[in-house]
Amino acid sequence: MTPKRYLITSALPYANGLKHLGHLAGAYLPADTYTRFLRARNADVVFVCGSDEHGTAIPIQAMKEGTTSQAIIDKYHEYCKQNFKDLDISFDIYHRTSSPVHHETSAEFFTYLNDRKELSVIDSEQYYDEEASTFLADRFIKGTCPNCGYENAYGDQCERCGKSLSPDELINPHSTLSGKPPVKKKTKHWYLPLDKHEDFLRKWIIEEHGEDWKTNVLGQCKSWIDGGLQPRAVTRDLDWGVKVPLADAEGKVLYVWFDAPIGYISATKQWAIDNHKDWKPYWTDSDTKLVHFIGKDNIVFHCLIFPVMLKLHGYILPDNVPSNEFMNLEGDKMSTSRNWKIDMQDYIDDFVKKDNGGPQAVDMLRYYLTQIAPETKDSEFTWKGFQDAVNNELVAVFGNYVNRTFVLMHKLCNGKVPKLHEDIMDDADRQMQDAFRETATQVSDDIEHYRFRDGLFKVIDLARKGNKYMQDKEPWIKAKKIDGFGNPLPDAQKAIDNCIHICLQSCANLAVMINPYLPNTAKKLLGMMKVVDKMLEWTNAGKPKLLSVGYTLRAPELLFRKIDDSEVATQISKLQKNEARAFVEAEENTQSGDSSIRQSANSPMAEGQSVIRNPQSVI
RNA sequence: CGCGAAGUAGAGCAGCGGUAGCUCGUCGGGCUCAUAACCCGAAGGUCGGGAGUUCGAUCCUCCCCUUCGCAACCA
Repeated sequence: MTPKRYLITSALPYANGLKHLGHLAGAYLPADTYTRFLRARNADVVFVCGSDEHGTAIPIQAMKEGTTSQAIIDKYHEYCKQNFKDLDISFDIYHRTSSPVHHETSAEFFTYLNDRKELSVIDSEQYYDEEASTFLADRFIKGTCPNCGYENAYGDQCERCGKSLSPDELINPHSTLSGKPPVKKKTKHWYLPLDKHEDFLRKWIIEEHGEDWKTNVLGQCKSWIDGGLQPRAVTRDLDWGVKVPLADAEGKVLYVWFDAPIGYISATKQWAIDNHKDWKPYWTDSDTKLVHFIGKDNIVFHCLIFPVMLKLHGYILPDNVPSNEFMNLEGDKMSTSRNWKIDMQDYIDDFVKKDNGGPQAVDMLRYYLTQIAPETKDSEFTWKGFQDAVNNELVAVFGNYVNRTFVLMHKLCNGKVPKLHEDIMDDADRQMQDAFRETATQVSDDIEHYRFRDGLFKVIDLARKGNKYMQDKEPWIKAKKIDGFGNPLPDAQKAIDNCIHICLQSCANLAVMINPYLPNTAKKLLGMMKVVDKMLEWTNAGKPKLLSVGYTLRAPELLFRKIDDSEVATQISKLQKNEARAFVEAEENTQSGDSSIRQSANSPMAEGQSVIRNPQSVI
């Protein structure tokens, strides 16, 4: 049963800073490849994303940069949007959660659940900072650990002894905002009773998706469910976010984890408005295949919490949640605070916007990131690895194969697609043609099952086979068998024709199959072959006769450039400098006593599971 | 502590019951159309450790060790 339409989402990036290559490789690039593949098959597909702009981390970032929350989200929304565009992540819409459509959609969602008594209301006492006039999240309260006596324990956990705490247990608690002791104040919050939906989740995940979801995703879900699910607060006392749409909820907003995934829905709505379409089938029709691409930290939100919300509202559930593990960098974890990372912006500045960069540089990055994508376990980005992948695979195998094919075609076949003489075809010729078809089938299967790395490898492997085929055929040797006038003997020319014909057809196939991964390379190949975009449709993958005999092709253009040793050295020293600078800044901050900026991001795209594991701390 | 994922040639990964495989790197040779690219060949692994099940285990079971995640910032 083929889905009627697809809805593809990538985790909403949190608009409090620049996003790095780990983010790109985890949730955006695979989703883009998948979407491009679907589009090439003429599927009805919408690919949505947008900035996640609520939560306490936004005002905190604003304080840090000495500006307003609005200025922060405007700034980082634009950065993210442009970065994705520069790297050819082809969202149908890149929306934002501060938009009116999103506020309306989230409020409606809340109201819908609340009217149907799917939410519970619980009164609780929570710590309040009178000076800052705000309720304090656990992380904003520090005090002495009752267990080990450590003086700088956080409200949810002591970092020294590792014990989980609630703010009530802390001795001498104080607010990290004002430094004053907080006071207890009564407050009321709405909760999503996840515990009531345990059976549904168990059945849906374990029974219906026990086979097709990735093991790391299933393992996480199972661990959560078996551990017992707890009600989870969906509102917060904060003035930044979607206002709780009730009369008696002054000063309360929807908790960011609740509103952010709804961002997928509001983005779809906005896309529908812009394109004169109906958004509803994409979220309500069971013929729609919904796929969430995320990083592993987001599994709980997209596999447990959001599905419960969707079910309660009568929307469809995700068919799959292909979550990636994390990508390390040069032997260490990527870290924003230590500035050990490569931002998309960095790559764009240093490679894409350089003279020898452009679309080609985009594809070089897309290639390496797909090749090292942390699909089953954490992986590692190294500049040397990037250089090796580009120089030894893209340039040496793929680029060189295309180039030598085109050069020989111009030298030995007058710049035209030669005829295929079927009477002298041999096993090698037929095997090469079979390879197109087999590769196309395998790559389809890999992409459909989210095995992007494997699929890409198989495309490159087709070029590898092409190189070998050509090497075995040695058309340049055959061209030396000449008659008295300096022309190749007829039999030799026929053999040359067949070889070049098949190599050219394989190049056309390579263009079709590399297209979801490296769209710019595919486009360049189209230009060299003087064919229209329509050739890239996936139905052409594996076909032996994509180029017409006698058609004149352009001169070859190099598809990729090599990465020089000096570029690797430059990037590595840049990383080290950035880290050293961050270290110095951290020292200065510590000395001025300004450690309060080290706060947790409350985004569902960033938040961990402490809240749900310790619900008593907010009740 | 617990739960989840992972540990296979120098590096990165496949295989998951029947003589250890791929890519890159290294070494040797060949070719010369091609971005000093391409092709062939070789070296390199007691498949984290131990016990068990089995005619037979990298693959199944149990125990242990290590790494990562859940669990500051962080995807």
